[in-house]
Amino acid sequence: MKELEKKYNPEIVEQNKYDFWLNKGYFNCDVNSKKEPFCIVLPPPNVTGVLHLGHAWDVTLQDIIIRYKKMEGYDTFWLPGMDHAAIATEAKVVKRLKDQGINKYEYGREKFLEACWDWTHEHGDIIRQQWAKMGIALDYTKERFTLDEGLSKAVRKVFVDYYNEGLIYRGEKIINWDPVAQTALSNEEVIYSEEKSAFYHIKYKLEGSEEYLDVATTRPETLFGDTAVAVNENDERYKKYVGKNVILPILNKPIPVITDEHADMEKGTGVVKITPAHDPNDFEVGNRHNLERICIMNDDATMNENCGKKYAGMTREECREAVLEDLKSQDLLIDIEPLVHEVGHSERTGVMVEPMVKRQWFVKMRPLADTVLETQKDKDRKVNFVPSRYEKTMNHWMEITYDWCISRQLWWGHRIPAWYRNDEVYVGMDAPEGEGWVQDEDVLDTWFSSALWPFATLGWPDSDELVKKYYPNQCLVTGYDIIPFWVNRMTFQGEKLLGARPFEDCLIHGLIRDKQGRKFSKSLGNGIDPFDMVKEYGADALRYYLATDVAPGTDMRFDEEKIKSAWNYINKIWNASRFVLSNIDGLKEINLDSLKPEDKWILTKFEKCLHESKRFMDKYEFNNAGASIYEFTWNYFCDYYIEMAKYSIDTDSTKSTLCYVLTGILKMLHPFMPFVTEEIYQMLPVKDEESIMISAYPKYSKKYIFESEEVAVDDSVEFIKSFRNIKAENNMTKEFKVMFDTEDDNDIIVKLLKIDKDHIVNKPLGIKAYKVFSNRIKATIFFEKVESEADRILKESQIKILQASIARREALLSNENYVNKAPAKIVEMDRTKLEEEKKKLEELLK
RNA sequence: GGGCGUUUAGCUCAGUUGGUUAGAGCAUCUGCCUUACAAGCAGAGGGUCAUAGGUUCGAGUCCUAUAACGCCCACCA
Repeated sequence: MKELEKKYNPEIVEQNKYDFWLNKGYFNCDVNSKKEPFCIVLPPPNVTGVLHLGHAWDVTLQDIIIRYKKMEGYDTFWLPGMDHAAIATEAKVVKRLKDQGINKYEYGREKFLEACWDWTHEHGDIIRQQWAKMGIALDYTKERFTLDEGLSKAVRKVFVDYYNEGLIYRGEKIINWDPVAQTALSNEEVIYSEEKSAFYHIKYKLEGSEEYLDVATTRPETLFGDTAVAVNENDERYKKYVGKNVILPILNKPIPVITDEHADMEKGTGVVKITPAHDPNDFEVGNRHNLERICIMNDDATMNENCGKKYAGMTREECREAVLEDLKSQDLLIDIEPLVHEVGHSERTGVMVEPMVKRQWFVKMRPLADTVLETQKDKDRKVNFVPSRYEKTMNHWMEITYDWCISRQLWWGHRIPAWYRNDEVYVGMDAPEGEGWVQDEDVLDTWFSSALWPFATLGWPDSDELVKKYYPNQCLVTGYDIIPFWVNRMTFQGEKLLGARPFEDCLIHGLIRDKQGRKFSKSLGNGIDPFDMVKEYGADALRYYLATDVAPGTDMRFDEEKIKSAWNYINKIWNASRFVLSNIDGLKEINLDSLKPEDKWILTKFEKCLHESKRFMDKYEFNNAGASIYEFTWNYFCDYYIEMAKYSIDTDSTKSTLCYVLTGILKMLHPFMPFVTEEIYQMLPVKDEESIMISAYPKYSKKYIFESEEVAVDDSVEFIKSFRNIKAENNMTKEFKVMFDTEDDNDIIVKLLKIDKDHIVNKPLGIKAYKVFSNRIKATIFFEKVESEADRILKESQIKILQASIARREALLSNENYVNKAPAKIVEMDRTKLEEEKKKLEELLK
């Protein structure tokens, strides 16, 4: 037998295991197998960068599910892949080229895409290495990319079909414009953050009069695009002005005063300037009143010639200052009222988003969302979120969502399958026949392709072999921040295109924060590289920590100390295994036919732990499952059973029990810590498979539940604990004598307490005595030491606690309401407990 | 403005359909180099479960209100 190192060394343990599993093909699904499928598609990480702690958490949870289900006998299939991440990757590549002095537009589309592919391959390789380090069981034979040939075809098909059905349309609407990336964004890609700003009160003079309306705005620079001012039709203050014109400052152009519901009498001055081309509300107002849309900005958000020569070319910020100066000098600026409000920024470039009127492609959301709202009412057809409260997050989104802007003015992505020739539009899988057709320059939102991930990766729409077996997927795991972007969209696309939910369960986790509860961010410099942790403590320790630290769906505060604790735990298992392995060498088979009470006891505890932890595993409550296994392993198996086993280590029953229970522990822990469990499993003298990964998860069996032995040994343990307690509390030296009152064989107790045979006596000695007792075992400890003040206080406090508890229980049991209404089992328990407590008290008072 | 969540030991977190004296890890204190493990073993201390009401024989758990913190959504000029 290979000698185990004295300390657990993850670096050695984790070597070569991944390749072993991979080369054996354990990660691969088997579509022809008769086993039930269990399929998870990996949320494809962006090829923009490397994996962070959040990814490590995400993949750990999935790997636990996959490994557990595989051992439970499922045909597991975990499909890996990556996301081209259109705007995010494009931004990175643009920057890389810029650093080399290359401009994207001068470089040209074709060469730029080549640079994007280079980037993708570089980062893809890093990500795959990181997956291997985490030990995750991905079926690489089915790996996909959101921009690969199959996905691209699926994307085109969906686009074409939706277009033909009227679910995709092209329209000129106001959208969120990123002036740095120079592309449209969806609502989800806009992040709102608080900014200090001001309400600027500006005089809009009435035509031919010195009278004016006080117009409050946060964006004075947009006044060049004003085509009206609006008041509420019920606003008595302004009724007389409706229909008249006011003079737009600086441009000195008359614009009408109109009434519109958008003008709120309570807000500001009740007068609002209307800029249809640069504000979403005003856009709507403009539509209602047929107002002209004047675009006043270029695509990079500098001002254009519509603002007049002086302002053209200025940035938004410069223009604001200049406008304010001019207003002041013309005595048109009434007041500046400080204000803090939410301003939208681009998720990727961070720049302030500019509402712009642009012609873009949209998905008509209402019918798609309504289908989901309908299916979510049916428990057999809905996506089951864990925790269930996230169902509300999705439903709410489905209720309020509106048309999804899917075109992006980028190059890296799925090019829109639309061709134009003069006024003609052609939408199809391939370019149309004939001369003069020009394809749309734009690409699709990256989420358009990832929304198809759960089925397009399985070969949809061309091949249905995998789809038939693995769709709907059994589970999806992701963070709650991704629900609007991805989970919701996969759900409506799955329902629409395949008529079924994309996955049965959706396990949601939170975000990882730093120790102070702050988000990890580059600017704070508080980032943690998960692979530094792997290097220091091993992937198994990191995984165990990530999987068990918090309940599902909640945020986690990163704490390196806990990874250390996980290492300690693994070290404990390592050493227990070392003990077991060194003592069961040569064991030919596990024979549990003639068992001693303590063997029956640990087997019972094991079965109960198995039963409980499996219930938790099935509910994705890995924190609870982990705690249950931890308690059994450390507090029962290591602390007591191994200690007991030392005294009967030569017997077959002890060897068999040790081997049986250790195997069970390794199997229960394998999903959490695959490397170390495999290492130890390989050294077992008796094992069922060539790898723990393909071995069967233990099956709960009543055969190994021994109630009476469990109670008896529990009682011995309780006795041992009280004995040690009294010993410690009294600072007892080794010079003591014990008299057992019971006739039973107290051999194990005597051994665990390390009581020398010479110290056991048959009759009371005339020196100070302590009573020790559990339910069945009683003993008296004698030792020469005068009762100290501390002893007396301890004894008194024990008596007090007992008396209080007895009083409480007596009151409870004399309460008719309680006795009649509470379940009989509970009442009975209180009665038994009361009797026991009374007995104990009696003993103490003796 | 709408919605959701959190508040339990010094710290980080569990706590199932309401039911024994509310648990764990870390930290703290005491004693141990006991031949699997000193990154260990044995023992101990530490909580009016955010606050105020209510329902109930019984509330950390259910209901109502309040407070603090956090997140998501929303077109607040």
